[in-house]
Amino acid sequence: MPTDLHPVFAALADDTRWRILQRLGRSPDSASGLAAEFTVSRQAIAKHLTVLERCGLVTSERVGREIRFSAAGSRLSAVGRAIDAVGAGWERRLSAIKEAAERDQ
Amino acid sequence: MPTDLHPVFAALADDTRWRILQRLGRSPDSASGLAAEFTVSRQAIAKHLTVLERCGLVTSERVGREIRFSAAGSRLSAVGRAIDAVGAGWERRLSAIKEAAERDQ
DNA sequence: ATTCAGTGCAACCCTGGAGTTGCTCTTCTA
DNA sequence: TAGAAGAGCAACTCCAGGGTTGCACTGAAT
Repeated sequence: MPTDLHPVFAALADDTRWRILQRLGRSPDSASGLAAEFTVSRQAIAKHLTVLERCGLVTSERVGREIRFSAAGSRLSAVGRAIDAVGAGWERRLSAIKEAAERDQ
Repeated sequence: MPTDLHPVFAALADDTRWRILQRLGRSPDSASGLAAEFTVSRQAIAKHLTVLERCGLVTSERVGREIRFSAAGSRLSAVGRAIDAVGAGWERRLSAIKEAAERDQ
C-alpha cells in the first residue's frame, strides 16, 4: 500500500477523531473506555475507530470481551515523511521555474 | 505560528482542494486559469484557494489584473515533519508501556 | 470610451457524514 | 445461570461546507 494520502487526510480532518487518536497515543483503550472520557456516545467513538483503523492509523487487539485500540505511531510518521517529500518536490520544481523566469527576463 | 495541524488537515481533506494544490505544485496559476482545467466553477476554485491560503499552503501574488497562486511546498514539508514527530512520540510512549507490561506480567 | 478578462460578493441548493437512540448479541463473573 | 459490561447493527436527525448561479467591480487593451 503506497501511502494513498487522501483517506488519511479525511480521517485526520475531524476534530473528535483527531482527539481520539491523540488519546490513544498516550495509552491503548477500548471504545467504552474512551466513551467514558469523551462527551460523545460509545457508538460515535466506535465509528471513528473503524475509520481510523481502515486507513491504518490505529490497530486493534481482542482481549477477552473487549477490543483494545492503540495508535499506530509508525504509520503516522510514515505519512508525515511522505507529505514532507511531496512538499520538497514542489519547492524544487517551483524554484526552478522562478529561476528560469528571472534568467529569461 | 506553531503549526496547528487541525486546519491543515481540514484543508487537505477535500479531494478537489488537494488536486488544486497538487496542480499548483507543478506551476503557479490564477483562479480563472485553474477553472479552465477543472470541472468546477471559478467561484468554487476561488473558495478553495482562500482556504488553502488561510492556512499557509498557498501564496498569492498580484500580477496586473490577475492573482497568481503557487503552492507553498516548504509549508507542506514543515507540516509533514511535524506529523512525523508526533507519530514518533506515540511510538516511543506506547512501546515503553508495552515493555513495562511484559516485565510485570 | 468600450469591450473583455479576471476578480469579489451574496444567496441559494444539496449531499456527506458526525452524532444520536434503541435494540440485539456475546462473554465474562459472582 | 443470572446479570452486567462490552460490542455490533440499523435507522434516524441535523448541519457544515462544497458547489452553483447571478450580478457588480476593476484593470487592460483596442
